[in-house]
Amino acid sequence: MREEMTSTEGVDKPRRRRMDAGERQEEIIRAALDLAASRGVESVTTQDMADALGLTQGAIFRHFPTKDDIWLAAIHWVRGRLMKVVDAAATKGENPLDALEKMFFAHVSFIARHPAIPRMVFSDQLLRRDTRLKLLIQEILTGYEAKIAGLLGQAKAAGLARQEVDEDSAATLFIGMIQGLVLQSSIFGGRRSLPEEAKKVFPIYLDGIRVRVPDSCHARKTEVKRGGI
Amino acid sequence: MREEMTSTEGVDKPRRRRMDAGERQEEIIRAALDLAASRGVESVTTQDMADALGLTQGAIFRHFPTKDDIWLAAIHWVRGRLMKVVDAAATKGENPLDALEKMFFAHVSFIARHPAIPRMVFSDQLLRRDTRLKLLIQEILTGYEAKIAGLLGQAKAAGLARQEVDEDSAATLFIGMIQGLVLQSSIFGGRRSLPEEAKKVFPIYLDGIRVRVPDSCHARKTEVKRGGI
DNA sequence: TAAGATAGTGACTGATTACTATCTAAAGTA
DNA sequence: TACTTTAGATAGTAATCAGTCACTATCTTA
Repeated sequence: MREEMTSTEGVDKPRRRRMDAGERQEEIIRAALDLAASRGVESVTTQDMADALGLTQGAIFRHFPTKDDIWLAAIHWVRGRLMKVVDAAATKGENPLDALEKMFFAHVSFIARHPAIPRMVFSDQLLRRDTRLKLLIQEILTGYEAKIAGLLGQAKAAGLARQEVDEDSAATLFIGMIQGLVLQSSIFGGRRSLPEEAKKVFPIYLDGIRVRVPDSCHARKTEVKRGGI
Repeated sequence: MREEMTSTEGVDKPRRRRMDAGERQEEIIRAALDLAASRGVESVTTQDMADALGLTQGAIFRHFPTKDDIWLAAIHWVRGRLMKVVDAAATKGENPLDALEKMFFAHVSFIARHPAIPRMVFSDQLLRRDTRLKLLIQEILTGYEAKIAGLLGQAKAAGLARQEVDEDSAATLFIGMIQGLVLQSSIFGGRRSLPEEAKKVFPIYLDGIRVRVPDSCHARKTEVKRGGI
């Protein structure tokens, strides 16, 4: 027996405007991402989305032919934003290795702000159901990896990264590191914050990549905040 | 219109034996894991399990009160096997760092043989639905991390790993690396094999951890197959 | 202001699925 | 062989959910 919440729900009931289809589509994507962020992708129903927007469930299907089309559009939307953030961070780097670091933390903080993203990538039920989603994510990952490998190549050319490092593998590890951190922070919930763990873990990766001169030989080349924790 | 497959199905219909409850439970767990490996956890229904065993769907619930109890039992079963494999690998290491490497590859090949495992860990719908599952996985991860951190501590004491490396972070990265690799191999399917990627990526991690002497100073301390790819 | 376009409604459908009664028959045991 | 136990069969139920469809209300435009 659920009350209809006569007055609480209709804070601005008269505002129930007809919306331009384009705007509504964006709203639906937004709602889907918000819901997925807090409850996981798979548990979000079209009814939930409709409720969040004050629509009926059927109305959702005027704007998207299929529920998976909503997720597809959502991933497209997210890709645009992520790439913008990451590219902006990379150009701020003083050198290729620094750019890589800035990219890493920009990516991590973006994901921390938009928890729906990893939930979509991790949901193999979603990816298995709709090939388009899988292909899109493959495409995103591949492009991203190429970008990282490019920076690593530059770092090697500049004498910052060791020659023996395989760019592609290092790029794979770069992304894998992020995915692993995300997964763990999602499993441990509040007990492990993504940005904090990222801060502790990245230096180890960096030390695996870069040219480094040990104490036993001569003075350190670049003193990169050490023993911070 | 699905045919009843009159004769094909009943290859050994008279053999329809009543089974000991204990055995049947194990069979169900096995079937659940097999199905999850090939089709993803969430899409496995109790009907699927029953079909795989030649039972009716209702019969499943004589052995487990709830579907999630099946997953719980499955994770328990998997934990036992994984820990055995990993511990055995670790004791074969000549030194702590070598043990770490052997653990890594043992873990990776175990997962490659049992693809259901990452699917369960990654399924946040599953973990969100049943707290017991989440807690169990947290417990497994925590224990595993402690084991790795311990080995890293020994490696430091033995002068094999750098003193500045934070054991806990390095352990987090160790596990994160595996999770990231698994995820990518699941997204890229056949195009990227887990063990192959693992082989390429681990050396980078190792170089982030261990004491290393550059060419410019004196001869390499330990030549660990370099430039293999 | 009349007409056409379309965002949104409301009620429905069909498929799926975890779980549950009630009955049947196969095993162990006296 | 009679009796008890219990694995499994049969046949449900209630809930959930994506997608449909005929209709209504609102907006735009001629």
